[in-house]
Amino acid sequence: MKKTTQGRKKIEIKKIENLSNRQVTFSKRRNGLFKKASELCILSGAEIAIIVHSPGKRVYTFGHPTVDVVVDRFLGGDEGGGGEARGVHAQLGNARDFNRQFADACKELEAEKKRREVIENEAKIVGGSGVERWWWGAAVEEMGLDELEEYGAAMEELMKNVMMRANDLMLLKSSNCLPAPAPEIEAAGDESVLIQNNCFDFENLIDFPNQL
Amino acid sequence: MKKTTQGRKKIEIKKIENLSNRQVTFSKRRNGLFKKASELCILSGAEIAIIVHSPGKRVYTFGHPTVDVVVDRFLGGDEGGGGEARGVHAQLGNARDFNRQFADACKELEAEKKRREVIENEAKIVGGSGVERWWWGAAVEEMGLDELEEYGAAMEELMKNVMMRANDLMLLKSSNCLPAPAPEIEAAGDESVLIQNNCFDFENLIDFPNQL
DNA sequence: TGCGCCTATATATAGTCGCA
DNA sequence: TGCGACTATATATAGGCGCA
Repeated sequence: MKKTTQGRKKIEIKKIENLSNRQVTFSKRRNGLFKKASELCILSGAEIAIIVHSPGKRVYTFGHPTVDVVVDRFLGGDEGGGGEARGVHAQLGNARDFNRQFADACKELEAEKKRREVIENEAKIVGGSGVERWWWGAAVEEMGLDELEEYGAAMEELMKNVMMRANDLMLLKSSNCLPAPAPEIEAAGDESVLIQNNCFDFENLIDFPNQL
Repeated sequence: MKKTTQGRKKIEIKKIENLSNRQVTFSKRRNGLFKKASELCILSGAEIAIIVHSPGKRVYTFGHPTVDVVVDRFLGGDEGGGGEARGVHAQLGNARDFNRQFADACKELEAEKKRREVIENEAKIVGGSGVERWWWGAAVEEMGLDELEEYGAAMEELMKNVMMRANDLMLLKSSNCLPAPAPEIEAAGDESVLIQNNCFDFENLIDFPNQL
């Protein structure tokens, strides 16, 4: 044989139609991903948990120190993790988003201060018509649950728009990678990595949800 | 300038002692990992959930379709206490804990909020040049990344306030644990979550170079 | 067939530098 | 200071091939 191998070739980040290739790629990349996660884990000392549901029904998990520990912590339970959850670590089901914000609070704070100053300086005058309170930091403190609910709902809507817009820009920026769906995965600790499942169910693999 | 950069250098897969480097590496690799995960996800159509607790206090999560979905499935439906581990309501149900964390870590934010209140009193209405266009009706679609960034930051700020207010109210009534549905603070809905995931940190996402 | 090995690229990224 | 950009490598991996 000669040089039949032309080496790695570029592929589009789109769902691989060929089942066989898809399986191989999945396997290879999964391993690669786990390895990287493992490295990240070791290098930074982060705690990571990964749960992968193959298109079939196989479940692959990785965790450092343990999937359960990380997940529990994420869910708000701090057991097993050891150490006071005091603070940002404890997670509530959907707290991930808030948590992120929470974590970014410091930075946000600065930004906020800036904004406030700006407002203080340049927004001395009142528009007059309908605006009676700052849209942000509006009189939230004076609202009742009802008002808050309404407020929150509207905010949710707006946030959604903002996110979508951001996503669009994001895609524009890197139309090459990160097509749309979720980026994710991380593997876990080196020796700590727990491979609970190493078998791939090729039978079921066939019916991939064509969500991508 | 010459070749000051000798390019990538090999590093040992050991915990990086230097805090700064560690953070940078963490960030970089995290992104890389997410990208790879994204690709794997797209290529194979697998469902993945990742939870990362950084050495610091942050929590990064990724999920396709959603972290909750994958985790729940992993847990065999539900867990984390009483099942509903996701959703705002459940979260508010644990308002006490959440509030504790929040209040604890957001002292500064509290202070800021206070200051803002003061300003609020001084100038009830915001006039100014570009302020009103910031409220929800804002033309998000027409914003650039810069504007979006500001907007997003403000949004988060507001959300925090709402959250805190909600928690406070919940606590006040906690004696009876009123089922009062708090504001749908969950700014990032399911799809939104996806988007967030794709975009990583909002701030990071948003402040892109002016290449766009 | 599924897997592991091999090779020639496609990517990821460790250091550095410059900017907000 | 932290972040994003840049560059020169270190890695990851798409195909191929051979073995079980």
